Amino acid sequence: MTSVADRKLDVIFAALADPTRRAILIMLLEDDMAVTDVAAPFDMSLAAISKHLIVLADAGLISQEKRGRVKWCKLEPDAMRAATVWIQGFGQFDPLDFDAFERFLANEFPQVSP
Amino acid sequence: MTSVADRKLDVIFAALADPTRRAILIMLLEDDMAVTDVAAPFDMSLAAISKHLIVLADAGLISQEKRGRVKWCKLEPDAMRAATVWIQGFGQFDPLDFDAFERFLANEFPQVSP
DNA sequence: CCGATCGTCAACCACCTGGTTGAATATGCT
DNA sequence: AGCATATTCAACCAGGTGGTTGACGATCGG
Repeated sequence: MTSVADRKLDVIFAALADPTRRAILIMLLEDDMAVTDVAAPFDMSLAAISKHLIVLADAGLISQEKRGRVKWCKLEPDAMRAATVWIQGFGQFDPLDFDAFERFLANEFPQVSP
Repeated sequence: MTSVADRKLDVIFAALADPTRRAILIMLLEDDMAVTDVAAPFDMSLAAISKHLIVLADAGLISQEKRGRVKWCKLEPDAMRAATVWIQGFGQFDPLDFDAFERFLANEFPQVSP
């Protein structure tokens, strides 16, 4: 009884549930990148980053196109839209309320000061 | 050097990456529910649902309050708001508060920030 | 007090995840 | 051709996840 959309959301949310992968997505906001360049800032093997990129591609969050030796990674925002649509189905809050987010962090972790 | 916001998003997205847990959240939109009632529609043991509810509570997506024998589960939309804000930070939907977004990115992944 | 109900705990299982290393493949450069 | 670069593959490992079952403690109703 689990729908196709369900399974798609599974992999999208699972892909987003890792800080390394979220950081990669943020990096790709800037521009398309080769795998090696994606891996550069991380204290982690290239193979590990390669696997993270496959997870992101399987979720549809990025696409990968090989040109010559270099595999270029490109952000694909449509997949994220599916997640947003699901979350907004709750419809109980303003879609982009940064103040609310700040309050959320402050209330949740009052002991942590930057 | 993963930030607090990072780890919070980890558990929120991981909690959302399961169809049973997303279904539970949708059920809780309607009203607060006891654990047994949450479990009723699922073809799964009560213990399994109990564990799912703990995952949701650890993510802050629900709260649980025990009154007598019955443990009541209540939706907590603030945690979901954090996920929404992160996703919409990609700016494909609404105009952004760029100042807040930069602060958010710096907090999200300090070591790759410019 | 007794028996039913609510929910968790503990042990166990199969499978998945995120990481490593070293070898392999494919392409580009000179 | 020969070497360097880009990326993946394969095997492995530790720990996490999602499920089960059975026993257990707590609480309610009669």
